[in-house]
Order: sequence, then structure tokens, then C-alpha cells
Amino acid sequence: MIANRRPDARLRFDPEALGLTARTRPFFRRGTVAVARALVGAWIARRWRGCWYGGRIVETEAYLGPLDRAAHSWGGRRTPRVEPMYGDGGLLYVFLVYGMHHCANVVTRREGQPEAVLLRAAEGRPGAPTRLMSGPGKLCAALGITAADSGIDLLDDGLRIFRDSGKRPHLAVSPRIGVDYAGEAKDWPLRFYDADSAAVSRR
DNA sequence: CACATGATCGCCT
DNA sequence: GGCGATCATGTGG
Repeated sequence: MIANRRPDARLRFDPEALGLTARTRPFFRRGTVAVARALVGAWIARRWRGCWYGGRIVETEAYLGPLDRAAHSWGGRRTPRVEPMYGDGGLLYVFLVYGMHHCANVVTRREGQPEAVLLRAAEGRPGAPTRLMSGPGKLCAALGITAADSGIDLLDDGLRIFRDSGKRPHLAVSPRIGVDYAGEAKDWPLRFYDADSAAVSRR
């Protein structure tokens, strides 16, 4: 179960009223780049005291495992912190950066294939502050996600990914943010975002 | 607008 | 012991 930390009240919404449907295991087990692209325009939502809170994802990054120097699982590194990345697709991997911010990732592929998608930004419904979730740390803070939630199952534990069959995002691609230390991997085009959204980070 | 800096701590070497 | 998948704030042009 997700830790009992309060999400921002301004992110409350009703997935059913929007016609959203929850994603299931096969979605997450696909290739990491495919999942990263498909997550732009999808919704991340958290259940808290019987209500749903969340927003539409507008920015993601793919992290490709042992061969990807920017990934925590680079070179096959396997420590307690990274363990959820080695689990089945659909798990959540959360870590603490810079001693104060959390980053949430959706684990992809299968057990033993440590790849994931970083959720970098989302936008709430009209009325919510535009930039409330315009960055990975801000997204976690707004939804009340912390490292205590690392390893939970997105199919099962009160945090979910929903498909939105509405308008498709205007997908754009770029290198990933903040991985200058990663050698040649720093230039790989693994960041995906909705070019029409005002909630994308680094604007 | 473009940098520059401080906060703060778990993780890995 | 060094540093990071960040963010807010401050400076100067």
C-alpha cells in the first residue's frame, strides 16, 4: 500500500467521469521506449481516503538498464535501493535525489530486466496551478509519493496509470535532463514530452 | 534573460 | 568522502 501521505487537494479528479481506464501488466512489460512514449498523455493517479488525485503526464524519460550509463542499473548495479527496477513491469521505483527531492519511475519489461521510465512532469485539471507538477521532484511532492513507496505495484496499491483515449499529445523528443556525467548516453534521445503543454519542465 | 548558488542526505567507492 | 535522474532564489546584464 502507498504510504499515507496527503496529495495536493487541488489535484482531485474523477477518472471515471473522464472515461479513463487503468493500464494492466502487458502495457508495462513492453519495450521501455514504447512505454515512455505511451505514458505521455496517460494519467498518473493516487487514491487517498476514497478519492483520486493526479494529472496527465506530459514529460517522461527512458532509462535503459545495464548498457545505459545514466541508469541506476548501469553495469548491472544491483543494490537495495535499485531492487524494484529488477522487478516485473508495472512496479514503482522511487529514489531520493540531492537529499531532498524524490523521483518516481515506472518499471518496464520483465523481472531481471532493470529498465524504467522517469515521470518528469504532469498537468492537473483546469483550475490546478499550471506548474504544480512541472518537474520530477514537484510531481512527487504534489502527489505525496516518497521513497517509502518504492517497490509498490501500480496495478494493486492505490497508485495507478490510466489510459486517456482523448486527444493525442504532440510528441517531441530530446536528450535527457541532468545526465551530463553519463558519457555518450547523455545525448541519447530518450526524453519525450508534449510540445503543447505548459507544464513541461525547463521552459 | 542567463547563469550561479545553497539546501541536504542516502548511496556508492 | 564526493556527488547526484532537483528546485527556488538571487545576482547581473
